[in-house]
Amino acid sequence: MENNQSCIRVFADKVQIDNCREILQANGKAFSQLSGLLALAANEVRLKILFLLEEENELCPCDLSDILGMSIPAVSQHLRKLKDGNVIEGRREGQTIFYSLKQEQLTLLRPFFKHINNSKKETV
Amino acid sequence: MENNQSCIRVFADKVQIDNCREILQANGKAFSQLSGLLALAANEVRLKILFLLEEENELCPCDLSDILGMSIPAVSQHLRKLKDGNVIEGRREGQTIFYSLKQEQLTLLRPFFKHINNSKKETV
DNA sequence: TTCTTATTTAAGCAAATGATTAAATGTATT
DNA sequence: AATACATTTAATCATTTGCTTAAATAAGAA
Repeated sequence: MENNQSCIRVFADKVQIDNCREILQANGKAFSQLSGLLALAANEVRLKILFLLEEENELCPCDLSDILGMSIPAVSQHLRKLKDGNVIEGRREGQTIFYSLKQEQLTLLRPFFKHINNSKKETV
Repeated sequence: MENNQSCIRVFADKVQIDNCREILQANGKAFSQLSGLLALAANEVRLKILFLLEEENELCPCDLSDILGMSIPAVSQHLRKLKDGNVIEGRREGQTIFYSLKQEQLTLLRPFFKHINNSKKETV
């Protein structure tokens, strides 16, 4: 599709539409970055991992595998995505690697954690 | 994978692991609901739609098609997902349908919008 | 070095996602 | 009724996602 008007409505507000277009264009980077972060958190397994890291400070793939009840490689691949997305970081201690949340993205993630915790109080 | 311990580390903290498991179990619903909402917002097109609805109050598929520069059916299918997810609602006016954000999920979505708007001020 | 443990990587595959195209629904308007 | 417009739905298809299995790294311990 090209950038031409497909909206033939009499009441189409061209000014509004152009305005919206500009806003999107001006914030293109923000949208893609944010949707990238959301995509990481949108996976239920990764959401749990993030939540657990918030609660426990740090956990290793082996722990997470136990807690989540899924294979180590599966966990490892999720951790890789989170690491690539700059959401978590790992520190090595012997042969085990402890992952923890990075501070950067935490502002955006905290509301999610809070939401989970709130629901906890209600449903228990 | 069964629910048995696969973590053979000497230092595995069984109490911690069981604790985490319980937390996950107690909040299973919250995790799936939240990840569902995040999955809706994680798509860049839908994120833009949500942001635009917040800014403009309501828009029709035709407008959105123009603004986003994509086909009407594509937009319509995104709107359907958002409607199914209880994030937006539509009101009919003649042949055009105006979509707007539902109040319910707004608490969780607002931080995203704020994040976009903040970046706007910085990058312009 | 050899063996075990912790983790990662790679290949393969089924399922989910999102766009396109064409057809179907409603809702005016003539 | 016939036509036009706004929207939705359905079929199709390429891409992405996330798991499994098996192999590869990396770091102790014997």
